[in-house]
Amino acid sequence: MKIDKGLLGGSTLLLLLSLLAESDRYGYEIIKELEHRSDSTFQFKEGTLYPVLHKLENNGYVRSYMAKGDAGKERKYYQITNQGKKQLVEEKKQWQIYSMAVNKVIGGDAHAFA
Amino acid sequence: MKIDKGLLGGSTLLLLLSLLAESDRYGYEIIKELEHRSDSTFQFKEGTLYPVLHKLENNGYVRSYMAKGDAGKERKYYQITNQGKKQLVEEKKQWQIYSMAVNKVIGGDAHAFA
DNA sequence: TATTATACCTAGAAGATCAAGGTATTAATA
DNA sequence: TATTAATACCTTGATCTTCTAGGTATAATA
Repeated sequence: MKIDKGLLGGSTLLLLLSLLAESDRYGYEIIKELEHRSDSTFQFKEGTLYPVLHKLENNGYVRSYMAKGDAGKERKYYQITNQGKKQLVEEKKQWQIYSMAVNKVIGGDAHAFA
Repeated sequence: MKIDKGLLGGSTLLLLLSLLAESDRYGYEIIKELEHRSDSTFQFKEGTLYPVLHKLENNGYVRSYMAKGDAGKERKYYQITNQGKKQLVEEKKQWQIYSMAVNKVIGGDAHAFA
C-alpha cells in the first residue's frame, strides 16, 4: 500500500495526535476519551496504547511530563511537539486519501471530504 | 477495538469481497483493479493477496475454479459465496461505523454516509 | 533470443495489537 | 474498617497481518 499501515497501525497515530493537538493528555485519559467520542467504536487496550505512546515519544512527536491532577494522583501527561503537528497534517491527508479510495472501490461513492 | 482488525486486516476483506461481488476475478486481476480504481492508493503485494485469498476460501467466503482466459493462460478465478455476501454487508457496516468514528475524533465532522 | 508482463505460489521477518499479567493509589461500598 | 472497584502506569509473550524476497512457468514484445 501507499498508505503506511506500518509505523503505528491504521489510524492509531492519527487518532492520538489529533487528541494531543487539542490538549495535553495522559494515557488512561486518552483511552477513555477515544471510547467516549467514538461511541465505543474505539476501545484501545492499555497493552496497545502505552507502547505506542512511548514510541511516539522516541520519534519526537510528543514529549511527556509528570503532574498531579485534581485527585492528587501522579499522571504522565503527553504534549504534542512541532514535529508531531507536522506529522498530524500528513496523517490527516493520508486518511482522506485512504478513506476516499475505499469508498471508491466499494462503490459507496466519493462523499468527498470538503 | 470493536471493529475487528483481526480476521484479515483493516479493510482488506471489504475491498476483496466488494470486487468479487461484482464479478469473478483472479488474483493478479484483483491487484491491478484495486490499484487502478484507487489511483494507486492500494498496491497490494502478491505475498499479501494470495494468502488472504486462500484464507477467504478456507473460511467459505469464496470458492475458486481454474479457467483459461482469452490468452490461453490458466487462471484461478474466485467467486463469492452466499456466506461471503453476508460478510460483505457486515464489513460495509463496520467500515461506515469506523470511518465515521475516525472523522468524529479528528474533528473532520461526520460527512455522513447517506 | 532476451526481456518484460502475466500469473501463481511460499517462507521468513517485521510490525501492530491483544491477552494477561504486575504494581500502586484513590474512591466507593459493604 | 475491610474490601472492592476504578484509576493509572507498565511489560512480556502470543497472534495476526503484511511485506520482502524469493521461486516457477507461460505469453507477449523488442
